Amino acid sequence: MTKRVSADSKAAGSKAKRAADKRRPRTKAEQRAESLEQILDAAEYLFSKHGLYGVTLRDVAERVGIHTTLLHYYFKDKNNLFEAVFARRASVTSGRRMRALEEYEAAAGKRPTVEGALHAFLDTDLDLYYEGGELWMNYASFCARVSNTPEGAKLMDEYFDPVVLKLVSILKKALPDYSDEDIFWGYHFVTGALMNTLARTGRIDRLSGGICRSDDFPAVKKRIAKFMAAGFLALKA
Amino acid sequence: MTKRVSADSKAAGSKAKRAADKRRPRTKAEQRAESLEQILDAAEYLFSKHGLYGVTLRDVAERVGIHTTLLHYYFKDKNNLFEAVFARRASVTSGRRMRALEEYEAAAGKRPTVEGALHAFLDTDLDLYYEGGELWMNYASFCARVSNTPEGAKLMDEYFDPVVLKLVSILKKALPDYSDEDIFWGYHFVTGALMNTLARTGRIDRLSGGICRSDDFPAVKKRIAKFMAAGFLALKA
DNA sequence: ATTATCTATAGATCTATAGATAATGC
DNA sequence: ATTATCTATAGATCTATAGATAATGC
Repeated sequence: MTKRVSADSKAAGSKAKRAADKRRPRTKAEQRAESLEQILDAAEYLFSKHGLYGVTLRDVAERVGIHTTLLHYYFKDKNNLFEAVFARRASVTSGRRMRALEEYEAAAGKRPTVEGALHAFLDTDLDLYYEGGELWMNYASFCARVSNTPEGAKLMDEYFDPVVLKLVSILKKALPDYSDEDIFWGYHFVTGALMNTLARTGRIDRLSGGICRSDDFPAVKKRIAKFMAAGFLALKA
Repeated sequence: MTKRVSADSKAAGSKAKRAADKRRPRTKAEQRAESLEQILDAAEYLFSKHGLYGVTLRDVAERVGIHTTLLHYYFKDKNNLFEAVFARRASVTSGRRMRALEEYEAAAGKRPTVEGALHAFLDTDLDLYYEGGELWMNYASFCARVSNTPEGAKLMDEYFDPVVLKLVSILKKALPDYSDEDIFWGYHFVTGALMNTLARTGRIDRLSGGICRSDDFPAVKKRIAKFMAAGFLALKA
């Protein structure tokens, strides 16, 4: 009886949409792809709000308008579904950031700046979520939530280490007299600020009396790289 | 069958300790206080690792070495226990930081600095956890985990708004020509970095190849206020 | 007498599997 | 013929309550 209050609505609308879809014939490949996507979208949303253990397979199934057993058919079990949600968009964000960093590195030559590297790393990501619409925003929250759990952090290792280490390597070039320790702690602060943004808990909205909005990623983008770059530079001073 | 693998051990040791305790007679008040504390400690640890839904009352009871029903006797239900865990230490950290901020404000007079305010706010907290030992460190992780969930953020509002708004008011004095928006976003970055520290997921350890350690709060304390203060100052430049 | 702790158990879910049915594919 | 979806159900937990027992308190 501690469980959350029923599944977040939308199930009804989704069911209707599904019925409509059924009228036009689809190939099996289409059907499969659609189901996979709908399941992942629903799971992504629910996991982002309530975490792995706060969501039941029934919640997901209801939201999509299908039977629980179909989740097993497509994803074997709950953990597998969870990881599939994580993996689906991870390579997209990872790849985009990696490319942005490489391009910046090439353009900057021997003198990259901290702020330049951070712009490539952070802005690229913020844009992706913000311009990607609701679903990408859900993924952002999902990642933030995953990132500050012990098991979740290992998923981050697995999928995001290469991009982060790329960023670190450019930061080292920009700050040749810095210790690795300073660089890594600086990154730790950066990622904390980023994750707090992606989480969109609504806290900053209430705290600021509405002056700031959790989902105003452009406002964050305008400030975060500059802010963090100055932080890095201050570590040596 | 998705549930985590049994309760994290320690139950055995705890049970033994409890049996030993029983030999020396205790007053009812002592007994009650001890049970309450043991339950809160166990719940705090487990919630910090797995979140509200990732912990069962049975997990908690087993860890303490008592029967599940006793949890209901003392705490009514699971949500109540969760909030009790949050509340127990919240006023301590909140009060300490409030006092530190007020002292700093008084000492600084008309010219407070961003770095001074942040030292009062951040260092006080980091010290409390680090010097408080394992239990306080568990609470730190617990808070970090709570903070980036939608429901959890509301607990943060309830217990921590006054301290945060105090900090904000000093920051405004230190940065009289800044917009509220800049100040609040700056705070948003600061708290993100702090929460990422409190979470102690081990990610920075693995990422840095052991150069940084998640539980090295002194290393964070040495850097975070200076880093963040420079960030604030850069927002206007 | 009052409070702390345990026993027994109701009732509700939850995950996962086996096997049936309905739709597409050659 | 193959793949997508549903029906039926097993087996395991989980939360919460009612009521019994054991320990302290006056």
